[in-house]
Amino acid sequence: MTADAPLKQPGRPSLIQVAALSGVSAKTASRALSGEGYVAAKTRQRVHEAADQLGYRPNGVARDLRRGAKASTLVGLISGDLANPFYSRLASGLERKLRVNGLQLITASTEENPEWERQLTDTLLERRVRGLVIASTMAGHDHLAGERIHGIPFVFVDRPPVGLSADAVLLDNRGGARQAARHLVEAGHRRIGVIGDLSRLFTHRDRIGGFAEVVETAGITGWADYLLEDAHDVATAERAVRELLGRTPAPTALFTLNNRITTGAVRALRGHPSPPALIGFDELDLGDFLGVSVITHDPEEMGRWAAQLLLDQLFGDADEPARHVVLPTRLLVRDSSERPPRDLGG
Amino acid sequence: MTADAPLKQPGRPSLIQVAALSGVSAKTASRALSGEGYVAAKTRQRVHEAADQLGYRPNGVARDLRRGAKASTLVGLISGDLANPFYSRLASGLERKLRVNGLQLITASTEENPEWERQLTDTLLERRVRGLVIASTMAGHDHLAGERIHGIPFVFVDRPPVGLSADAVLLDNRGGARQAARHLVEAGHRRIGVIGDLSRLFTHRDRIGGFAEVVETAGITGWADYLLEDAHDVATAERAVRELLGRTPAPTALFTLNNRITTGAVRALRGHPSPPALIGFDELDLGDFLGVSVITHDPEEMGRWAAQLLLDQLFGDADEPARHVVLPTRLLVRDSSERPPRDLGG
DNA sequence: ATGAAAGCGCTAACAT
DNA sequence: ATGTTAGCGCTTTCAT
Repeated sequence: MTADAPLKQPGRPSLIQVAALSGVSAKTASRALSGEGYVAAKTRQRVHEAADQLGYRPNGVARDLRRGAKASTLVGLISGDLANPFYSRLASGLERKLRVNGLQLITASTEENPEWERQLTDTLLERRVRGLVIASTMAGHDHLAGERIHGIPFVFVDRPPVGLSADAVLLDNRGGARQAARHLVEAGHRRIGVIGDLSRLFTHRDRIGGFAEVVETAGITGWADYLLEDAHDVATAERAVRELLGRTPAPTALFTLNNRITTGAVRALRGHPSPPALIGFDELDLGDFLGVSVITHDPEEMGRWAAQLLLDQLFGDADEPARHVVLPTRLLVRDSSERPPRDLGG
Repeated sequence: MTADAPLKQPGRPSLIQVAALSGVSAKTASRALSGEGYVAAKTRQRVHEAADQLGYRPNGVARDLRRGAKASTLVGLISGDLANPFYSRLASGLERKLRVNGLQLITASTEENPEWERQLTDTLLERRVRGLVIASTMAGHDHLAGERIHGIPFVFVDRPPVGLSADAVLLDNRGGARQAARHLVEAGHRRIGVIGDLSRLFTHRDRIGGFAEVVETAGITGWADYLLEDAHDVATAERAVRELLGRTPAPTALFTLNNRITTGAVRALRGHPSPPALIGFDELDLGDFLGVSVITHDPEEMGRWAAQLLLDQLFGDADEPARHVVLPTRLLVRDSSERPPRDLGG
């Protein structure tokens, strides 16, 4: 019971070593360090000194194993691209709400690669995070079916679960696209170029759907000729816009389906002698400065809702049915969409 | 040895249950599921079926505990603000390089709050991530002293370790600020407004230092009268710029010490009849479009270097001394800095 | 090709 | 106020 703990250098010291060095049992050392109470002040101090001296750091893995998954304070967020301000603002809203509830957010990026999403969810699930928020890029989610029943709570954001009933926070993509389309159609535009993201994504398809409703109701046929898809990054979007503008007849207006694509369009339109009208889905950094009309919404609010649904699953009734929250969009008219159609074609 | 495993619903099934259901021992089940080999094809299949049926998911916490910390594939990145494109690009470079080496990146944000940084590092360290990359907002790092010796490897980015020898990847802040200052001074500016971030941050102080060197050499006195600090967000920066422009005499040029502050300045200068020259540290989204001159550098490269240093610590000699890498900056002249000083004052 | 036993580091449960 | 025992779920060793 003296200070000579078995020195298996250079591994990290364990609680046992701390206990040995301070001449108490493991449990007492544990109590002293975790502040559980019922430890004499003197003992407590001796244990702390021993811990400091050895450079002891508790092993959270062992603790979690013993205490069960409920001990973890980590919540994971998995998304396609954390560099996108939409997701980073979502993450920010989520994090703040989690933090006041004693939870910590960790985020991971899949770069819209389903295989990486699968690996990341597996890793985080296996390491027993407390909960998971997913902006999924996968086509289906059968592999998560077991989780909700006897596992880790999760919430889908931005994109809904497929083949699975689960909580989700979504945007009114259809409604937003309708607002944009109506705005352009009412200004007299008949040839509207639409530039979209990866065509497999739910958000993309829904936005196209909303747009189609409006233009078809307005009697505009052949709109799909001016639809370009899979422009996932700024450069591709820029090229797509140039291509559209080079056509005869050229579109008199542009609807870009997310913030990156809008950025590409802004670039492509730079210095253009008679640019088409432009409206984009998602707010843009410096959007007011640039004078770009947008369909705006509140990514932080989406994050806060995701946190709320997760907290309800963690601390509320376990048997609640899955809930879906749909957040509204708002049309923000700035200069770029006020350019009238400038010819008689169409 | 029949299928009646102890049903302690509603917890998750363990390997034992899978083993029981398939009529083999735990070890055999483990072998079958982890692909370790030496399992009969038939057995393997039976085990997999049982696992699927129960919705089994291996417990990574238990696995890590048994295997030791080297089993983890998670590397953490802790930074002050992941929504800032500088950090998200850094994260992207880091992630790609880690991924090809079989490691996964998780990120966490401290919002420049030292207490939260402390909590997050503790949590990740205790849960035994494989390595840690930190853009630290703390004043000192004694608490990490033990880690490098018998613990988890870490690398500092953007801001150096204080009171501790550790690997780091830094920017040539001083040199970059000198480039900016020289550029403005050579154009004849004598009254240069400088708007800085949190004054306690290393990067901030270093940039001020580089600027001071140049202007003092040029015989400009009283430059500090035009220095405004602690403009940590866009709105504060915008206000700071307005304040500077309202002075008599007003500065003829502005040097903004990071991307957020530059954004604020761009806003403040909007519609100004005779705006001062402007140059900012860090590239800006749409910076070319906006015509803002900047001191640019490569955040992805910083991420890749951080990955390299971490990988060297993980797989190379453990006893290497700490290494510091300093990345260069480049002056990118666009319209905003070409505006000449417009009066005789100074 | 399979199994039994031990133990990773910690804490819950039950002493004392 | 402190100690003992057992066990979280897995994998390592060593048998067979």
